[in-house]
Amino acid sequence: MVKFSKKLEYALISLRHISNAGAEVTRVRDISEKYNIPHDLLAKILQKLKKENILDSSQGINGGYTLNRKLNEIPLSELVNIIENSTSIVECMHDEDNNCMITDSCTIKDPLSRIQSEFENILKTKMISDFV
Amino acid sequence: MVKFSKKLEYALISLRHISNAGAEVTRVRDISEKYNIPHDLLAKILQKLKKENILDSSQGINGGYTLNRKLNEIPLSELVNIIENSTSIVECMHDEDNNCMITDSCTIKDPLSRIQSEFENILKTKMISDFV
DNA sequence: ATAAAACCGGACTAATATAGTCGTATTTAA
DNA sequence: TTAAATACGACTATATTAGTCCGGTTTTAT
Repeated sequence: MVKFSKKLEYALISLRHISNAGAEVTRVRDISEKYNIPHDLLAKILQKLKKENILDSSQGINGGYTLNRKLNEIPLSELVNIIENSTSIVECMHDEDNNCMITDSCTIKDPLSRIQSEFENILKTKMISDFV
Repeated sequence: MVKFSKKLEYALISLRHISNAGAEVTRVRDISEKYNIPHDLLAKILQKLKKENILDSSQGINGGYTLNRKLNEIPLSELVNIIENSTSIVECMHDEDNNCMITDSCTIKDPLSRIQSEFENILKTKMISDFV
């Protein structure tokens, strides 16, 4: 019904860890070993966060990640959008020709979508710093 | 992230249909055929709603369902609880011995759970009649 | 040069959750 | 007594999520 994915958890854990490390770079392996998170999966998550400029990275033998933005300036909604596949809260009921099955007026989808909006607004008001 | 199941959609569609039928009993087949919903699946949903006293039923050849409660007195949260499997928004990170992996204090789970509560509060304020 | 790190993409498998099916029992009007 | 309905549990199928594996390239301190 409403559930965050493991990936989002991993992202939050990582952001906290990297934030606590301050100027010191954090390797994927550091986080992966400490919290028992699969290395390859985590690596992809951090690469995404880098690409979206939430993290900074340096390559090479002493490379790793540092924070690029303040956690109290990143709304949870942003992280969710980066990490999770967005799907609409409810699909319309279609027949074979893609026509809505509820002939008169669809009074179901709109109100449910409005719930989705309300939920997304909650996520916008929460900053990552509230969680880590 | 936040998504209603098909079952919930089917339940809302059915409640609307049955509500519109008034005192006349509605068979599973009526709804199943009209909206192209799998009969057996729908049957189980309506059985659950019967068990929870949202619907009334009569068996036998002229049997079917009628409404047992007013739709404006049933919060969406109640329907969700009946239909969907409740799962916590986020599981704790455990090691093999079921100890929390985040040693100091878990600052992640609680705030995420609070989001869940806020969401559930939204669902409590919406009545089924708002959707059908 | 080498080793260890990020970086990249895609294909694959495994696990879990959701959706849907099947068989059979019970009820009841005609 | 039959046909059509609800009732119910076990099962299969599909979709989504989680995680793995491969086969690299690029970067950089030592």
